Amino acid sequence: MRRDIFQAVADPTRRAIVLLLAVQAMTPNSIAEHFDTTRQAVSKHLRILSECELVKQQQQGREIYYHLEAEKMKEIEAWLEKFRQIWQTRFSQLDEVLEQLKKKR
Amino acid sequence: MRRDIFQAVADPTRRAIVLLLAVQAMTPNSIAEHFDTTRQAVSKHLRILSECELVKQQQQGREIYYHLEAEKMKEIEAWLEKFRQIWQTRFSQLDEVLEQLKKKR
DNA sequence: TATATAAGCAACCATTTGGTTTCGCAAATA
DNA sequence: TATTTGCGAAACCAAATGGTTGCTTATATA
Repeated sequence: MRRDIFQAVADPTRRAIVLLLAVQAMTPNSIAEHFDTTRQAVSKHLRILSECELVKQQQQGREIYYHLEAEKMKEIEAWLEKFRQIWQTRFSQLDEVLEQLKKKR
Repeated sequence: MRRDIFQAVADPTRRAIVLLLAVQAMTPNSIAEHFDTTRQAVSKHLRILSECELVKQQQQGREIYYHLEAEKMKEIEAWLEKFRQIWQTRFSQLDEVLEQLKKKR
């Protein structure tokens, strides 16, 4: 079972949940109220978000507050950064080549 | 059929393909050589990447070069930025509240 | 104490996914 | 011209996904 943050954020409902939880910790029921879906469906999304540790639970009486582990988002940034480096290096290499061609003329 | 960039980069093989194509445009066969998979499987991934316009084709004889549309990556950055703003605002609001409490004492 | 509420869990279902094999077409090459 | 090569498309398959309904447990409240 693939379960990484990219998989977690692939679903639009889960992305919306992440943004919701970025504002404040919430219970499954209160999250579900923001969407056109059932609590159980939200619960499943929360489980996936929990499994890749993007979200943590905090029991409070019979309610469970889910709050965001914002640090985890850095994994996405890290990949983007990796991409950006490759993309930039690619151009700088081209620059070097062009620079070489210039000198030879 | 959901087909957005988040869906596109949800698969680890597709993320690897994106990084490969960030270095240089490649044909399906040469891409497949970098992975433990068939050309057809790569072809399917390329189709998905094409559908969300993260990749463009360029026919050259009987070969088709796939190159990255790096601009598309900004959609991921945009969402991350949105998240970051919410996350930061959340803290600045807390700061304001604390600031208020301080003054009242 | 009886009832209402919050939530996880399991079973089920339709659809999507990632992969394979097979095929046909077009371009290159012998 | 005959053959090889590069490719997409279609048919098929097992597994995963997103959703539903029904159940149980635990906490709060009348």
